[in-house]
Amino acid sequence: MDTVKSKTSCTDYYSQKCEQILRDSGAKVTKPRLAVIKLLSTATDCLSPREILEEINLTSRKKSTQVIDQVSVYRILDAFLKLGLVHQVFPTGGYIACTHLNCKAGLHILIHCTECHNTEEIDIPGDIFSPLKWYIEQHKSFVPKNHLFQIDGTCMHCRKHDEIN
Amino acid sequence: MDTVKSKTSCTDYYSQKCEQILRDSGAKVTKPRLAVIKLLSTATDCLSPREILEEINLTSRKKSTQVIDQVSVYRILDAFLKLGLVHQVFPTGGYIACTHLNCKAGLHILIHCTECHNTEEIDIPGDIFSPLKWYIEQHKSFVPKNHLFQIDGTCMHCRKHDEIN
DNA sequence: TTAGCTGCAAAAAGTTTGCAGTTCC
DNA sequence: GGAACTGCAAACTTTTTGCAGCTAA
Repeated sequence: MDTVKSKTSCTDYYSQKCEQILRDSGAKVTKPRLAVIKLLSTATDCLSPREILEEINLTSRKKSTQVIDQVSVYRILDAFLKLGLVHQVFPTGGYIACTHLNCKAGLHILIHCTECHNTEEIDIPGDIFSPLKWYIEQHKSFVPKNHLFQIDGTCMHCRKHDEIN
Repeated sequence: MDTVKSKTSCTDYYSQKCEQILRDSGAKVTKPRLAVIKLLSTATDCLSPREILEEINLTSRKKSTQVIDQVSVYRILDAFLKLGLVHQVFPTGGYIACTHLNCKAGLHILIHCTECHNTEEIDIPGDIFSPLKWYIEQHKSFVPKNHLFQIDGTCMHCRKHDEIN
């Protein structure tokens, strides 16, 4: 990733990168798609299709602009998924897939507490992944595009809580 | 993992390990639960709740034993999830969570082709993960229990196919 | 201009809830 | 015996499909 200074410009960077990927692939850059990209690039958490719809339409209603349809959200996410723009996770331990902007995922890893379902995204030094990537390319002639590394366990807070009970 | 000789005894090993976790946690070991454990421990792929139901009841009908209910499958998977017995993945790139026996995940990694949705589980030498585990424990005081490492990309077969088009 | 995208309506599939009856410990 | 689990029925939510109209390139 290029060097980015502030949080605001970082968000802009993600949006523009996604827009570029859309254009390069021949897909159209429409208002609903831009709204989804904008939301995902500013979001700190991953979002369910329902949350995406509600967030976008909340903003739209405030600005009196056109709301979007739930069906479009599904279709947009499908398209983004095929382009590798987004990723899906299960932060709640349930059955609903939440979406994550993929270029934000870079060399991140999600740590997910199975007690409180708090999910945190942490940076990992790149050299930890290099051998893994190498291994997969060598042994499987498989070209890695995105990754989803999620570690489930217990966070400090919940361990303390367990000790009391 | 202990040393295991044949494929059959390996499956048995998984089943017994899961059963033990159930007992230790105070949960009851019932027939529907055992059926789910058995299925997951022999399955090569991860399975959706629907697939689990159908597989189990197919076997039950052949043997003229009691079939189980879809609702029970959901409740069993919920319970197993809370105990960390299973994991969930999105092998199809869709919205349906598929379940994976967790003790089988050990030091495996899923490689998932975004073109053909073929998912393969491969072994990775343990020493590639060690630094990662260490890093997380050190920096986050987070105790890893399970992990889900999924790498999306393009398999050799689909790359060849793309070149033709 | 037109291929691709969206919105609307409706159907299909998946998931949850409540409760009575059963099973395991 | 009692707590935990299951099955059944029904409600609820999520996801998909078809089609007509719109829009970015």
